Amino acid sequence: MSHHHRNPVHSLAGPVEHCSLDLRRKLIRESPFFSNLEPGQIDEINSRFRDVGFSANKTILREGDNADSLFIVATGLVKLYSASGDGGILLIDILKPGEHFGSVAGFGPECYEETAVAAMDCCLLKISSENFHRVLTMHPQVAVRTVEILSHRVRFSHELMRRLGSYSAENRSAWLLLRLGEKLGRPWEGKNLINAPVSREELAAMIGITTETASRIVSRFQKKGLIESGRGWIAIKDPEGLKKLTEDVFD
Amino acid sequence: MSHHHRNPVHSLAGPVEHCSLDLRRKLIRESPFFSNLEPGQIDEINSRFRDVGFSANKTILREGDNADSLFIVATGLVKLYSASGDGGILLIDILKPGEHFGSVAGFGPECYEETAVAAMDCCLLKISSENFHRVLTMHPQVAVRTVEILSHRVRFSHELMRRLGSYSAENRSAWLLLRLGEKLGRPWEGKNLINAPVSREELAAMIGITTETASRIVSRFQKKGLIESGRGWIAIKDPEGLKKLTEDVFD
DNA sequence: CGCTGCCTTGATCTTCTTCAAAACGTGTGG
DNA sequence: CCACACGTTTTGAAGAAGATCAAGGCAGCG
Repeated sequence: MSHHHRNPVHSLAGPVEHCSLDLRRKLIRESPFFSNLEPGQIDEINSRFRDVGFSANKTILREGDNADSLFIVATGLVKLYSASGDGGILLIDILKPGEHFGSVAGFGPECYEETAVAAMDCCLLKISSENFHRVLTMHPQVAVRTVEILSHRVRFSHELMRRLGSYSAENRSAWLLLRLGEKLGRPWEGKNLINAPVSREELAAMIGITTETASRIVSRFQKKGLIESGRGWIAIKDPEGLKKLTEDVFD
Repeated sequence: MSHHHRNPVHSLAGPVEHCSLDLRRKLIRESPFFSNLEPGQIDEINSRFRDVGFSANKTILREGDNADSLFIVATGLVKLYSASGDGGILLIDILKPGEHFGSVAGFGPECYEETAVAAMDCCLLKISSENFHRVLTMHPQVAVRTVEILSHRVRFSHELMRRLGSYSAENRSAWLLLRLGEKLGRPWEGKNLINAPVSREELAAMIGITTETASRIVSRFQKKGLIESGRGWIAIKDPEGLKKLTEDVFD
């Protein structure tokens, strides 16, 4: 209302093009897939990756493309969509450094079933399915970690599915904002800024509502003092208040 | 309308209590987790499983319980729910022999995040998390297969999420019936019978609608000659017709 | 300054839920 | 074998939540 902020979202991206060898090694070492490995193993795995850069809004892979690679986000953010041609679009997730997308298992002729778009300039680590398969076979620890990672993703999917199926738009919105805040949040003027470019439309696409409804709900939350927001950004002021909204099924 | 059928759903369950050693070996050999292993390996893995029986409608594990085991369905059917206390319930899936539930990865103090209920008398193979972890480490092939299985489950979840978020009740219903038909179907009088006890209420809980809406939609489908159904059962007469409904977003 | 693309807001309309009650099927015990 | 009682299914009418349609406002940018 009173004084408006400029968009406070910072770019997390490094330079698009270069992932120095040291940076790559550090990324791989810290990636959830490869934690607790010997330096030698890290090097061996590192040699199987290539790094690739994408500038903001470029499509990295498209649903239906031949699925032959696994990607790990190194710097920047990637938006993962489930589209399916016929109109229904869902923004599944916004991936941050360390998270993966693409084909984790695929042998034989499979297709990507999601579309990935660079939400800002990013650097990605790319490994072919065959090479990843070799890594899994050679390093049982990595396989076990991969199983864990996927297992968490399944659990998260179930949670979202339940919300999509059973809860009100307001409830889902509050839940989504909290989740984005936890995942992408950065302290900012005493609030928790969701440090990613998120339009009302994208917000809507993450929880199956329309842009207009998303806008109305964001306005309402802002009026209640739960959040603060502008064009393309949202910061969370009162997480407790939001949490209460995610629990009230009845209202 | 004219002539009503008795419920034609057959029980798939063997005797609740006994999974003979031979049966167990066969089940493990044919389970997607352990395909293409040597007989010796099968025996080694088999020795790590226990078999347990549950009679119809018994709760096998509850959300929030200590997650220490992985289960594979041997005979019968298991319903997997995501409930979460506060009212929103989603029936995630109906599992048939060969499918798994429970904790696939869990080390440390984790909890089940789903509830599993025996949909009919069933026999399950149970393995502790530690033992499964050992199996994964000792048999890289199993780890790779596990990664694939989970990866497919993630994909399926994304599909359901998109439908829950974007499509009409009718569209989702048609999609669900086709899916259940493919998964649990058995030829019957020239139709494809969904060979599982599925009430209108459960149908509704799988796609986030109310019992009443599910009932209305089932009636409509029946009137259109797409399906045939009675209390607790549904058979698909015209899959092509249903498929068309899952594609029309606009109508 | 004015353009373009997000965001907001309002009015209307559709879909689905909710509440209520009746009809039906199925298993039970007489 | 019949009658009854229970849980499921069906159907109706009213209501609410959200989608849709249509303008208008505001921010950022050339």
